[in-house]
Amino acid sequence: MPVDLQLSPKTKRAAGAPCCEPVVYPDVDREHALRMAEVAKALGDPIRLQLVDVLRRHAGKVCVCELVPLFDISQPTLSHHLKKLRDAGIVDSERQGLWAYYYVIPDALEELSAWLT
Amino acid sequence: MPVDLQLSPKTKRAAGAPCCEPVVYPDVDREHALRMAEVAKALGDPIRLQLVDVLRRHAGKVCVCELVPLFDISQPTLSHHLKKLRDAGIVDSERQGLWAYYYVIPDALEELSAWLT
DNA sequence: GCTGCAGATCGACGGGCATCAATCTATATA
DNA sequence: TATATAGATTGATGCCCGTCGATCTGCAGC
Repeated sequence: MPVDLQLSPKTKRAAGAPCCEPVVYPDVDREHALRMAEVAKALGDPIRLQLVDVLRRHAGKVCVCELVPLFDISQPTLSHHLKKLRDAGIVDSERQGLWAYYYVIPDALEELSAWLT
Repeated sequence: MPVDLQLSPKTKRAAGAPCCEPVVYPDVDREHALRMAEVAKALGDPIRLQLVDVLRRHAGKVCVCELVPLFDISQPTLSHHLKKLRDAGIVDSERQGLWAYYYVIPDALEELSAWLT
């Protein structure tokens, strides 16, 4: 780094330096940050992350009745997690008679994935 | 998908089918899910996400005094967010006299990034 | 030693989250 | 029409989160 970190605070401030490094700025604007943080937040629960994992690796749409026995939580709680994922725009569902089929929306994770890479 | 979704519930159950599809299971075990969810949760706030963005694109270590003016939050709140990121194992810090320099831990985001891809 | 500064910690407040049992809604079977 | 079932919704509970002002902790300069 160009600026000598050994200089004392007073000396650097007297020299016109803001404090330490030249200038730093965020590349991701607030809107993108909000959107990606929303997705990350939805994935910030181990059960929801595993849910997305199951749905992603399963090509088609998966019935809720198959998801319930996979996790050690009640059916209302699972329904709550699925709603969280739906609200975040990660998954969507389809009714088929009594059953509900969930699937991951294509490219829903792409923005976050691209930023992380 | 192999199973006909048009079959009635009773018919399918009578045929021995659990309900809809063969069998579905999670590929990510609970431990990996816990770890990745912890990272995702830490990124689940727009300010923290932008913080990581700044630190990541800045090769060296960035002084806190440069981060404060970038966001419209108080200094204690910023310090709180940095602690959250540190607790999640995403960033680390280094003291240099009065200043604290933060940086992203190499490969801290790799597991989540790889899973998302 | 005293003063000033950068950054971390504390305490409080308002709001959101994960979870459950109980209930409701809509569909299928009889 | 009446009954049974899958899944969503509701209400309650206990906990965590983001935010702030105030305070504390070290380091630097005098």
